[in-house]
Amino acid sequence: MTTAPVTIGEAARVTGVSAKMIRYYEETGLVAPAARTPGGYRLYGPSDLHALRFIRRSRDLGFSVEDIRTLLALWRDRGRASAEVKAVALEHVADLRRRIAALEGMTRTLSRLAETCGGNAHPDCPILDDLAGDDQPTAASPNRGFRPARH
Amino acid sequence: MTTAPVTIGEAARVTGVSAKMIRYYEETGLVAPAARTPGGYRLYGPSDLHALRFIRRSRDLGFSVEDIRTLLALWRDRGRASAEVKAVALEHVADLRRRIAALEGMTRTLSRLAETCGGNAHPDCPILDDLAGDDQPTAASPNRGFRPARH
DNA sequence: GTGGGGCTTCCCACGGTGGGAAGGTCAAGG
DNA sequence: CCTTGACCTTCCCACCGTGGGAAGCCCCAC
Repeated sequence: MTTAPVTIGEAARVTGVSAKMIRYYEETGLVAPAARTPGGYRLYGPSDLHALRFIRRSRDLGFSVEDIRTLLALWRDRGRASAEVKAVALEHVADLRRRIAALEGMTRTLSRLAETCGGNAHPDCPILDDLAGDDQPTAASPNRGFRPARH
Repeated sequence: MTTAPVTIGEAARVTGVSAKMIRYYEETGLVAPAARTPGGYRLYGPSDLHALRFIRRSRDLGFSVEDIRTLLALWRDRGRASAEVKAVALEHVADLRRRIAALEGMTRTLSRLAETCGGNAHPDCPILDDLAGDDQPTAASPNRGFRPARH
């Protein structure tokens, strides 16, 4: 039984990539345009599903779509050197560590502020005063420009 | 010398919030509409600059604009209870910790993969195979839905 | 042949941020 | 007083990755 091609909804179900995003990836050239039924429905064979799973997994690991473009190229290139792949991965690891450090800086500053805040009914919480404070850079400042997503 | 009001460019310079963003914050009601010169230029007095610094500082600490809306309301409310402020801060700390955990999961998985990759000229790097692998969830999977920003 | 679920394309939104065009304002210098 | 050039105004567009929804077509079962 050579697994028959499936439509986009089924592909979404089995790969965990939403139909919307599958179309988006096609539109932006991350995946090749899917085959179509005479009626215009997109069809996905096993290797397409494989690629979609690859993408989802990479997104899970925090790779940007651009990163994935690189990884996919390496994946498809049979003669690829593992060194290149490793480099991409390690660079991403470094990037992740930078982000973690940034978040930890924020956490530290904020926890410290919260500790000094009574947490009672009086309006004397120093958090606000610190936030309003005149521009003395603190632990979090080196991370300017970083914005976390999906609060 | 009662510090005279400044125009938006100067305000941007001294607060570290870009002119674009200052206008955006005004538009979205995060800050009150600025006073204007007869010619229509926005003017910012000391307390406006204070508020802008408050916002920038909060952004640095990873607060969303919505969070800041809350914090600003608490700040302006003289009778605010410090407990509320503390609660907002602590919730944000918890959120930051969740994000850190997510990123650490990715880092762990990816480092492990990179370790097992020769990093030589041969096309046998297991990273790609793992990425392509058939959908076994790994350490990073619990964090689905999280996307880091500004890679 | 009809109903309803799936598919198609298209546009809009989000959060924050930047870029840039077309035009008005302001202050300094001649 | 007038020109120059820096600054300001509003307005629209873009990014990324994702979801929502409308209008309309397709496919299958009954």
